[in-house]
Amino acid sequence: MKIGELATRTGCPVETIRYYEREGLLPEPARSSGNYRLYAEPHAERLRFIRHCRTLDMTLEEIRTLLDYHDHPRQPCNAVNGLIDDHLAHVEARIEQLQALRQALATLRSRCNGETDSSHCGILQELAQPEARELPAEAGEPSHVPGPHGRH
Amino acid sequence: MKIGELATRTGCPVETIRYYEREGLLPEPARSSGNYRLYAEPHAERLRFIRHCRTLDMTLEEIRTLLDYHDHPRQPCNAVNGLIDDHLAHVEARIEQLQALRQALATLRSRCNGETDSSHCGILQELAQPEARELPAEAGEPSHVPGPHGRH
DNA sequence: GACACACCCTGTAGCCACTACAGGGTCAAG
DNA sequence: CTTGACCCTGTAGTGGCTACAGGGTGTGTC
Repeated sequence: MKIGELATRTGCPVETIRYYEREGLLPEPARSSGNYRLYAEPHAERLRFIRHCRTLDMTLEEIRTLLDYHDHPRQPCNAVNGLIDDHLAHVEARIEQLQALRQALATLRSRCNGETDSSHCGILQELAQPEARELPAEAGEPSHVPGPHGRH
Repeated sequence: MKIGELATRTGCPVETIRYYEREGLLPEPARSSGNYRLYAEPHAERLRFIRHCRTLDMTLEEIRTLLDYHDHPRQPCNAVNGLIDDHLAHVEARIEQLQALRQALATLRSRCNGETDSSHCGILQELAQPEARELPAEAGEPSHVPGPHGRH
């Protein structure tokens, strides 16, 4: 199958498939006489694996690690579990951060009813403050889970 | 004050201050005879405003809009409230997504106790599936709030 | 055979909000 | 006169794509 069919069958854009190949997540497929990529079922399975991991917001680096375990089955797979646990911890940390953020935004929002003119707007005034202790300053290791503006 | 002092007083890295200037969020400051940037208190206030907005995970574009209202007070400030409301909605949407994600990861995690060898690992097996309806496929407009790997 | 059109190819640049250099200049203290 | 802390500009890298530009391939229709 050509790349377009693989794309529709997996729901993954063509450009992204080529990107995964460049990144070494997908092996280079065979080529037709006209230099078209030719995929078989194992490629589709591997791509589904990758996309599934991506819907779980894993990084390509994490996925690379999982694919490595998948490709070289050996020893007990404790490391797989560890990777999932770590990722879960990141997601949970990010949820807590965003909940604090939501609270801070709700408080901020309550500062103004929208009727005053913007030189007296309580929101703008509060934003000009040196940043209260609304948010706990994100201590410790970084969460590696994006904030509110991802996935366009 | 020079850029280093502004940086320590606001907790914003020097490089980032220069970046905000390039982006037009901070005005170009005066220069010393040796071509050093020289800041005064209004610059510090404006930078605090920006950083405060960033801790609330607003985009620079959103901040630009707020600064514009701040710089040109006029009409009722409904648009400020609207911007905050929209941003709040994005954060809430992202929280819900991440909670679904957490559930999916927890389910995935339960597939394996780490004792089997990785060719029989239930996690790897599940990831190779065509992606179940664990996650509701992210319908509607994109949330613009990053996933679990931001803020390094 | 000529053309249209859908699909494919490579390579490069852009997105966001920084971060990290490289390669140099300035300035005060010792 | 040298050290060292600070400053300058400019460029490239991060992640995970996305979007071209500029071309080639393959199929169907006239």
